[in-house]
Amino acid sequence: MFATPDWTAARKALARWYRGAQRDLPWRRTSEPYPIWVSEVMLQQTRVAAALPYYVRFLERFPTVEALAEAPEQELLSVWSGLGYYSRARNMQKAARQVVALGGFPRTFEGLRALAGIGDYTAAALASICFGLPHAVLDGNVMRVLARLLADPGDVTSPTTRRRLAAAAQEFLHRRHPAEHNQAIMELGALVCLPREPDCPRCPLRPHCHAHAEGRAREFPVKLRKQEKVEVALTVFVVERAGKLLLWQRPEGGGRMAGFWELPSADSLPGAGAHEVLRRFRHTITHQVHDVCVRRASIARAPRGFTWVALARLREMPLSTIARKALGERP
DNA sequence: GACTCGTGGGA
DNA sequence: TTCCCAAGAGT
Repeated sequence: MFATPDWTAARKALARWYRGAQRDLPWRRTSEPYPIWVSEVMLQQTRVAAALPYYVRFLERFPTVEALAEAPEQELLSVWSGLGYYSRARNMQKAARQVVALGGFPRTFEGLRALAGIGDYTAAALASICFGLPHAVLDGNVMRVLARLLADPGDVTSPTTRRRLAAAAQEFLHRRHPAEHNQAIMELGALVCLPREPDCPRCPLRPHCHAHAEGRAREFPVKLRKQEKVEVALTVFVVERAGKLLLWQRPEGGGRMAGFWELPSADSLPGAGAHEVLRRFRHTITHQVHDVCVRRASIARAPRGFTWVALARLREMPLSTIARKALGERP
């Protein structure tokens, strides 16, 4: 269907490039499963720059898989607070308990894949980076690099295209150096084969790239799906009394941002006497754009479901980012 | 297969 | 400002 690249020459060029160009990142200074796992989960749909400070703090607070397994959930969530995709944190604790019960990390792809929150990508990443097993990763970077290399016109959000690219990734994999190869192709996607502006002149795979040969690198990968945004107006109240703030906690069982603390909203606290507007801001969660208005308010007594929380304790609680912004904190 | 889940940064 | 997106996984 498409011209097949010279995989042997391409993987050699990629390896040479990676040896000179790779960034010095903390999780690249070890091959221990625990810290690598933490980094892989944090980096899911998250940029390196955003994850870095969280990574350092997380490992200080939970230096071992045992420490994570035993951590109080509120403490775990408060460390993760601000990073997003909070089910990642809850799944990590589930997985940590699975690992402790097993007596250590599984050393096979299938074993890793069976842990909570570990899908095909993370299982392949851990299997290759920690244990040298020949499993190719397929993430957004790899899909972009391969879609361009092959000038694959398929929609990368479709499973059919993903299967085809996964097969290509496995064929491309350097079977004797899977750890370096997997990180190299992702690093290429992150530093050179960029989504909007591919830096083809600096790309070691340029001689092998079908899309570049046709002058169409920026036309790949093809993505069809786009979701519509919905506007949501939200008024939240800052109700303060004697150094305490009125908050409510989302149910811990599940759902979006389970266990997180929120400010009262105009809907949930109808009896409040609303005063001046403290600030306004916009905050997007997935496809919902919240137009948030923050007002000071007062109330006779805390209604059912609300809790007075000492301001000094806020720092150690998982506060939603909307609440943080509403209080004027840096998210 | 389609949807949902967060957030911050860059073009 | 708005849009797209970044080392995905679960339902």
